[in-house]
Amino acid sequence: MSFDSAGNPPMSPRARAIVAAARELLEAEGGVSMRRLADRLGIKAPSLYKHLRDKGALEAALISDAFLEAAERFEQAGDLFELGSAYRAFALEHPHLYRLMFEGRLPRERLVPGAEERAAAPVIAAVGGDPDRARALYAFAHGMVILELGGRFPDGADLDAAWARGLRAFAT
Amino acid sequence: MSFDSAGNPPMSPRARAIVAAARELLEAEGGVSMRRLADRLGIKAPSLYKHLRDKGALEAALISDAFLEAAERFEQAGDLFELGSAYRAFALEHPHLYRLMFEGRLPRERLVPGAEERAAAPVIAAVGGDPDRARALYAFAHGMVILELGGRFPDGADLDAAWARGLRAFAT
DNA sequence: GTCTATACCCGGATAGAC
DNA sequence: GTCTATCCGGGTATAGAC
Repeated sequence: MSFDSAGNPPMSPRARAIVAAARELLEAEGGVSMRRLADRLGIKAPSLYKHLRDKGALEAALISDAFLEAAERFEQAGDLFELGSAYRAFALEHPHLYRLMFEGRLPRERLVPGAEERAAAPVIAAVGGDPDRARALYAFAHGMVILELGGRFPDGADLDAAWARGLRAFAT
Repeated sequence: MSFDSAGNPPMSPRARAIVAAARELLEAEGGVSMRRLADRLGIKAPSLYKHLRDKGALEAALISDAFLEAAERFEQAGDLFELGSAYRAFALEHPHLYRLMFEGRLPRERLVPGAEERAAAPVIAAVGGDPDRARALYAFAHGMVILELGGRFPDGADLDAAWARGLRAFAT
């Protein structure tokens, strides 16, 4: 078998290809089922289980990858305002992936160790390590993007201005 | 039939009783299906359709009620900090209802007219009507509760302190 | 206003042949 | 590593009898 007892990496090249296809499917259609994933790969659904223990392993891989990708982008940000832009851009570019990362329970036991923490680190650093401020900033940023993705703000709302107002509030 | 073409109020007393049972089911089990709702009422699922056009009508009623209930509580708040407490308390007391209100698409066409706006009004008032600040505050509050409900903060995190830090940031 | 019966959809996952 | 055949669960909703 190409997965360990927890369904964790290292994964076989074939398993990685399946995860890549799942990512495309998620971003294109907003969801992943084992059947549709198999269709996209030109195989039958039961064959997937030779490479992935179960659907949870697939989701854990997608989420781990997403945290690491987001972390790389967040690490480029030079200050709080650039971090806010990077956060929003990541979420708007990958709305379904973002929802997979943040809605529903996070399967921490199955994630690549350290992936979640690596994405969080730039947020903590941006407020000088103050945990209360970091949590408030995190909540603000997540709230802004998830409400924007959900269409909760009025049509003409100036979200750049709301972001600026919020980031300014956490700058010091 | 006891519902109009949009599945909107006024609803028959029986329909209201069904919505009340759905609310209990949602809060108790975290979800509502027509089958389980019927079980709880001691009837069969198809009978529900004599009272509600479809499941969407049921959800719209649950969400409308929730917005009006939240609005009543928010209107009691004397200042921004009391409003924050009221917001958090409502979400923590009704986690599944809160998720129904905010995750997934909001069926605005089917809600009781003005319900969403009435819940939003105290938030806007608390920041003196400044829309940018209101949106930032809304995002912060929603982010705090949805991350708390999702278990995203570390176990020992002092969320009271994070709330205080955020609300202070939006106080002026 | 309730019932039975049913249609239709979707999902995850396994056994065992090749 | 793929297949076929299948099992299991779940869901929304309708038709038509009573």
